[in-house]
Amino acid sequence: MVDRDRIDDALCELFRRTGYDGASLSYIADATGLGRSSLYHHYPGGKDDMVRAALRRLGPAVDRDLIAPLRGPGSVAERLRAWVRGLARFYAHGRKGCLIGALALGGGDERFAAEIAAALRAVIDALAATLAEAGIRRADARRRAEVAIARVQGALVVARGLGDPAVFGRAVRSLPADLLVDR
Amino acid sequence: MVDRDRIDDALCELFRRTGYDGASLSYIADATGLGRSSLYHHYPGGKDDMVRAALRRLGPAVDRDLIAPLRGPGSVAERLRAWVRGLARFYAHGRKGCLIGALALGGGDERFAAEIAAALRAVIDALAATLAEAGIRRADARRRAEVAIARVQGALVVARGLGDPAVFGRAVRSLPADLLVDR
DNA sequence: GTCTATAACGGGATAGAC
DNA sequence: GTCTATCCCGTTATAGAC
Repeated sequence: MVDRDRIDDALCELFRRTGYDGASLSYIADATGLGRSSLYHHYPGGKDDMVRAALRRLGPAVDRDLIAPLRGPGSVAERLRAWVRGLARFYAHGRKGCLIGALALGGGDERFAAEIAAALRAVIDALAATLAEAGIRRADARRRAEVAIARVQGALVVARGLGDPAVFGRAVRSLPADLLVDR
Repeated sequence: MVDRDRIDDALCELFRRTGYDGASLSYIADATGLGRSSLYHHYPGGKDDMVRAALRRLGPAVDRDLIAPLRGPGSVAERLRAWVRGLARFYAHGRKGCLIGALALGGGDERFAAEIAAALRAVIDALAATLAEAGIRRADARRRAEVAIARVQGALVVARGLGDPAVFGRAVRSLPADLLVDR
């Protein structure tokens, strides 16, 4: 009996690294240790199902690392610092990519558009709500949150592009202060 | 006689939208209006050559929109504002993607790693040099520039992911002020 | 330079035995 | 649940006539 979670973990790793188009069934078979038939036994819908399984599998980690810290106890500033630690954990300090980002840029078709938008909105909304608690007006909080998420996504792009994961840490470390700065 | 520049333009459009893996030769043939044989006549190295042609073709636009404004006359603040206008032009206000970003995230292989890193470094360096002119210490200027480019790249990711190009404008508008803020 | 045709390969997906 | 074998298709790439 196979361990679905471990397979889904492998799928996450792979898709985060290669995106949708970059992950051929050969790579998937290698990464999971499963043969083609086994893959289609577990994921009857094919690659599409595998991506959706990866998205589902990441859900709890997203909640734990990217959402929950924003709601935790403590001051807003403390929560933002905890959130940055969650980011570092989720993205392995810039060494792991973002599945949402990879799917958003990869391939022109709209297969996962709804999931992508929902995931982005979830974290933007959570961050905006936290900023609103600090007395920032709703519209401004939303805008700041949007820009912060862009910064995170872009940090991953630049880190990958330069082959230097440290870019990620430098880009997110000052997020708490930047998000709360007076204007 | 064909107009290479127009073909290269079409390649830029396509690769910026779909990345490397997402652009099949069928799409490329459609986008350029050329048949397979003609494509291989003009780009003997195949898709690889086409991407390199697209990168080359974007060079002047990069210089004009993303580099030159930083060196132009005027105060640093004025130049940064001109740079943001260049960004809006180059990325069509968030409606066009970034070829560098698409190549950085798309596919696991390292085919264009050198070109990607060089392109990112060029714009980061130019921006850092401008910030240094404003009296910001070299290391800090470099860090700010890196984060700013991440913000631009991420804005494109989020804009695409949310299906809302306006994200881009909101993310880059405040860059001049944010880059020069005292710390 | 472009056309038609096709080779050569890898992709996703399935069948059926075990 | 997994294996071997295979199918079918789209893909990249080439050949050769025009």
